[in-house]
Amino acid sequence: MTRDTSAVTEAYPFLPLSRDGLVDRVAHSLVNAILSGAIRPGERLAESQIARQMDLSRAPVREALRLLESSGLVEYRANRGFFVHVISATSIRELYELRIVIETAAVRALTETNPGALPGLRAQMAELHRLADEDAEMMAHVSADMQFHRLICEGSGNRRFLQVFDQISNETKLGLLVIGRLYDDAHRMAETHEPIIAAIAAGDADAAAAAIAYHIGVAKDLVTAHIEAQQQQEAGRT
Amino acid sequence: MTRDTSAVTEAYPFLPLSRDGLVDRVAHSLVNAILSGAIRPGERLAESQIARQMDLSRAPVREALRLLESSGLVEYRANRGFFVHVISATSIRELYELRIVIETAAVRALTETNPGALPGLRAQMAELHRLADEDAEMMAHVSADMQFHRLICEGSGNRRFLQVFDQISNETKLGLLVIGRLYDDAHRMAETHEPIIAAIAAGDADAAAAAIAYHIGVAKDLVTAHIEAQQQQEAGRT
DNA sequence: GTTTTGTCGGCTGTCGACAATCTTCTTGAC
DNA sequence: GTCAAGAAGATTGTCGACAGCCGACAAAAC
Repeated sequence: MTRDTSAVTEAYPFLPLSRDGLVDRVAHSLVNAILSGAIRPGERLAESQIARQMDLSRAPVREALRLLESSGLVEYRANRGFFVHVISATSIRELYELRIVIETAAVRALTETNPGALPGLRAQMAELHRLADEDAEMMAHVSADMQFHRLICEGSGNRRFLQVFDQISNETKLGLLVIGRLYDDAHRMAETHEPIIAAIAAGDADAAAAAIAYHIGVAKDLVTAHIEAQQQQEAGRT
Repeated sequence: MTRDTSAVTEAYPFLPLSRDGLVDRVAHSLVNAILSGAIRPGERLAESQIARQMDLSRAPVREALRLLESSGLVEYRANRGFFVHVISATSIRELYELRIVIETAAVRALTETNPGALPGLRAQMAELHRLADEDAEMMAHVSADMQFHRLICEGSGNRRFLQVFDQISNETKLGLLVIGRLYDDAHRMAETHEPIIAAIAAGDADAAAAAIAYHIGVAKDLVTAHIEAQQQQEAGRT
């Protein structure tokens, strides 16, 4: 073992250097561009153009795009290239229904087997309120909210739940960002997480499952309604 | 639409030429090699070697491998390349728990909203029994079994359920194939699907959910027990 | 004998180029 | 004026090449 970084006696105070390759950096850059709205849904993502702008060859760009494809942010059509995924109301509704199924199971497992996850969840709640105080940007709110739900999946102990959650989280964010603003009062939005935490703290798995199903269900209705309205608006404009 | 293959009047008896690109063909070839056991778990998949053997460049091979990575068949380590995924008992248990969650929700939706899916499920049952009569190969049984469950996800109406199912189906197959043989009597194995169909036919969503959860739960216990035994055996041999 | 250092073969990461394919624009016929 | 066919331009699909990185073994130092 020449490379055991967890060795008890660390000879030198060096942190491991970030080994992120080009592909990861390109992927990050693209995710940011899409989630920030700089690139709009439906828009074409020409690998040659991206490569030229980033001043590198097409190979890493192509791989990064394939990566984004598997997270649902980007769509690939054979011989046509990549396009930013266009979200439909149906697709988002189905996404939220999947989330209900996954997170319900996750919170149940967490409540029954891992109450030690509570402090982390409470801390994330505090972060949500802090952001509300600061009147932070939409993106920050969305990320913090998603992180709360991610902690639940992580705390379930089943890595598959987390894997599915991570796979759809970017798409969820995209859906939220497309509609702009959800709650007028960010504090009230944060508070809707309370019943979940209370049920976990009480050790009541059924109540926790019901609470999170309700919580996500409300979000589902809000988001799909928004998107349906937007789609109708767009259809009318055409 | 210059390419409507479903045209009513077919002028010539030509089958549509497979428009699958190189990448898809390479991916298929690799999946077969892995699921047939020709390449063992843990083995290295050197893109250069594969490319040489298939007589093409590394680019399509690399893309195919990235594709397999997202379906969990293959693992990627930076600067080291691709390796066939090694399945652990824990990982398989978590996989089956995810399947229970997804398919329970799917069968519930199917029962409540899409009883029209029943004939297809019954046909697939018949196929299972036919294979049992013919004493077919393990791989054929496994595929037919998975197809039954896929039909349930498909019939749920939620494309996300199907998406998740497809993503993990290859890994599930790999797990089943690694252990060799499961049931001594293939007919009995086929029959364990009966209660699910009966519940759907009766329109009882709760019963259908319970039936499929039980069905998958049994498989989970069998498979994890097998794999645990195998792992212990291997550990002892070292 | 054990640990560190140097070397080597093989593989991945990235590149630029060419061929195949699609899209768009133009042209021409009706 | 509309539609179809063809040409031009741009983009993807695939390729072969080269530099950098990795793991393994050999050599050297202690």
